[in-house]
Amino acid sequence: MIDLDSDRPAYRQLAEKFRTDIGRGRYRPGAAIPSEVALGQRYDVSRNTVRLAMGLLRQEGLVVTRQGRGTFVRSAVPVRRRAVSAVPPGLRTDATDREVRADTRVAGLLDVAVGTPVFERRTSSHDGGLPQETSASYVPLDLATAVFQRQPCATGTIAALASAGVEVTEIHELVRARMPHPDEARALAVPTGTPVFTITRTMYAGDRPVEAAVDIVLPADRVELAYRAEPHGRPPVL
Amino acid sequence: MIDLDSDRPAYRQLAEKFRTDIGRGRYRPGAAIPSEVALGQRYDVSRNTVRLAMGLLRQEGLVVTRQGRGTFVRSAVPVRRRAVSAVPPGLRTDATDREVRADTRVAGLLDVAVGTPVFERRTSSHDGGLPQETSASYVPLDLATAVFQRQPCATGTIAALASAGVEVTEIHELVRARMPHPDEARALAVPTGTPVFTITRTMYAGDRPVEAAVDIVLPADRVELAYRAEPHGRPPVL
DNA sequence: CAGTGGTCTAGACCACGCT
DNA sequence: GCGTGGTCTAGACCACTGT
Repeated sequence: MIDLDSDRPAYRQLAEKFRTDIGRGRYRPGAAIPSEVALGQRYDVSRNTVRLAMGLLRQEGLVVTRQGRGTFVRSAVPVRRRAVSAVPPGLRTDATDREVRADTRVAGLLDVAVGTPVFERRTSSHDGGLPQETSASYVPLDLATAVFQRQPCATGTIAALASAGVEVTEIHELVRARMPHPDEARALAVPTGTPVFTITRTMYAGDRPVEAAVDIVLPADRVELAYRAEPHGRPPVL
Repeated sequence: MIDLDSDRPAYRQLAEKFRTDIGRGRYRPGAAIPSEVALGQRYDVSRNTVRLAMGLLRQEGLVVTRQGRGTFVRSAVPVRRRAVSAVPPGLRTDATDREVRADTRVAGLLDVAVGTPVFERRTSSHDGGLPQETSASYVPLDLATAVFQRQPCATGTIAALASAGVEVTEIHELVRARMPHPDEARALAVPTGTPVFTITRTMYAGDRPVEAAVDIVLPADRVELAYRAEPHGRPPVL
């Protein structure tokens, strides 16, 4: 089954075999894949070669490995859709607030000088077991007391600002995706081979930026981002 | 420098060292990292252990390896921002059109029966050298001739529909991120450790879906997605 | 040609999870 | 205890890139 003299390396052939087997439902989500030793014997390759193959599949997010247990086809995880300015239902959020000085990025977004005191709120949200989102948001000092009495979600911020007489008129979101840093992978409990979204959100009241949320980080295997636009609306700033 | 008796594996210690070195600018983007053999001698570990470390950094998107040349800190790539309903400037696009029968996903999006004939346009866009986007979009047959005379980008579709008397009133985009399949990685020229965005875009004329674009795939190291919303606008369908 | 990363072997011991 | 994946070694040959 595996041709060591082929142009294609043995470990890629093996990975390809399992890729198609998984794709065709030969191995169901959650199912165990034979052990590395067993596969090495079955296909007459060394265990390290099997490990290279499994490493590929892990990178692609197809399988997860658990020490002492085995290798398993990745199970589907419930996906939560997230929309700008919509309340994420059923999330519990922890927040820590403090006063900091704006770094270049925050200063740029809030349109203040670098070093200006601003309020920072760091949050992490989880849905029962699984973490869903971490973020750091910043608001100018004069709006801080109003905003931070409320729960830290987008609509919470909007409502809080409204009750302080500030009407949010526009929200910009800038979406990126990348592989998580090791500590993010731990904090968000994302398996190997899972990217994260990072979002930078800026809320405006007229021309004034009133909240900048940077480093909103979401696990891409559990979140979809839903956006809606009108074709003749003002496009976001490019 | 590397403690083989530590709780943390040698290859992770080595990866951590280069992670911080790169982060601190000790190695500039594009700079070469010492060869695997050299690192093995320098830190008194086997070459395989060095390779494990480099494999981690590659997964995280920090370095790229080039056979016969060496290992290099990943260079920054120019980032293009993409906005819904905005023209991507400077892109060249190849398209192939054909008539197909709607599969379940397309049928669901276009609100027609499975098997209904629809027009398909597959496109791939590139910016000079680098590929930027692949997609497959579908329109009902009666709108096909109008749409497909135009260039295959979002505004092109909108303009084409407008000239056929169909006014697009709403656009939904659903954004996901994941690791690319091997063939996508090749087609989009994404290095190991780079995720891709996938977008499902649906255009509506009133309540009628008039275009469904599935499998819009973009390399996440070269694209940012910019969205704009109004806090009291109708939220996207969740 | 020499030097690089890519592939592969055949072992070894460890940490973990289950029974 | 036993089987699993996790780590690590010390070699080998290959494919590719440069001079």
